[in-house]
Amino acid sequence: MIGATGGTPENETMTTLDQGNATRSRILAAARDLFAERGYAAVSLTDIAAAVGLTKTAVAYHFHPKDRLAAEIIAPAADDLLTLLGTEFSGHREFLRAFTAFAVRHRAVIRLLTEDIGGADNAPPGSPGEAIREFGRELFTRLAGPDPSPGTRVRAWAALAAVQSAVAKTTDLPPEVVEETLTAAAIAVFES
Amino acid sequence: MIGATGGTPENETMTTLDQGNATRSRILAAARDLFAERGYAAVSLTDIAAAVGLTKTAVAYHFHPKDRLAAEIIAPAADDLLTLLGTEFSGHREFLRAFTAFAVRHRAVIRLLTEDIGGADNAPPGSPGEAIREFGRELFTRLAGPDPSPGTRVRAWAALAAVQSAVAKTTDLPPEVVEETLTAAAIAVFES
DNA sequence: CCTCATTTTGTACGGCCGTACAGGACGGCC
DNA sequence: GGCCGTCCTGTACGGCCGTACAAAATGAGG
Repeated sequence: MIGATGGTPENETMTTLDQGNATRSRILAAARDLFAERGYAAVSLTDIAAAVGLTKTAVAYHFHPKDRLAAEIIAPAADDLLTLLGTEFSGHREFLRAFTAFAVRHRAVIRLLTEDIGGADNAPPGSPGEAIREFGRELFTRLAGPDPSPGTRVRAWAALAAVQSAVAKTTDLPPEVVEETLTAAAIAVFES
Repeated sequence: MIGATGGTPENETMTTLDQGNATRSRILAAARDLFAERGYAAVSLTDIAAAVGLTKTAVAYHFHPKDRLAAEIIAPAADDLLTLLGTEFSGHREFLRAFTAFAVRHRAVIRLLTEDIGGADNAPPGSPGEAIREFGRELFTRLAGPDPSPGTRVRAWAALAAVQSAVAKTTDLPPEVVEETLTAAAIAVFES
């Protein structure tokens, strides 16, 4: 291309093993945005590469299997979600409060977690990512309980979808406003 | 394959121009289910063909461009949605009532309409399908109005997503129950 | 019976995907 | 200065997609 430069030009004190690579972060950020916008499967390495001004092989160099990209983007949110699922709550209000807080905190990647993905398996066994499958279903069971009535089923799906989708569509608003509004909305749905 | 048979074996009185072809309907039904489950782009002609016991070329014969499949599946729902968007309502309650009724009526294909698709353009000009783009955005504007406040934005997205998603996840429940429950839920969200 | 339209198959093509591999540019370090 | 690791490029491969085309199977109607 034009200005192909090797090494680590940005930071003079970067050691050899430095993982804080700048382009790595840029790739991650671009990929995160593209995934959130179009979904995981609809974004190719070429798309990501074009967004950061590289070739697709350069992107592949940093994230050897493509799954790594998704895994690395999702990791912190997935950890958070796992702890959420492992916590006991006194009632559905507390659960919805916690879920909304989680959703707002990770609103940039929540779509990947709950829908989408569905094809990024084989994460390095041991790291989080193995259990990332049908997270939506688990959240539903957690909220609706076992053997829910038809009405409860509908309301549970509605509450979860409301939070999840609204959070993704309002990333430009301050998190506090979204969290407060959505917590009330989710509770209102489930108790309607 | 095994029992490859030509002609129209099912109905003895089918004329040559009969469009009520049985395999055509089977393909449509299978495609509708697969699309609803995995999304439009994630389903290949081979998948659909396997679901009905044919080869992909046989499917391609009936729906020359692949877009035709999506277009034909979506058409009635799209018409309904267009009339909904063209109707005046006395308030947000009436609008949400109408939207919920619409969503329940077409719950098998609603996912394709509001999300997904995004790539099936070039429908034969004149037929519905040209304007099928960003339908979700239009619904939002209709509910939230122009220049909505942050809170209204959040609640509008939440209400729409609640209806849309809950409807898709409860296709096994009787429509009346879903519609009644969801109408109340959607109004509760927007007024919370 | 023979012909014809319809349906299905098999094969083949170009395009894009993710990946593998070899080579080149650059800076750090001895 | 020479080596080495890191970063990026170019090229190439196999795989799956949607599509095009020729040919075979089948039933309807003269």
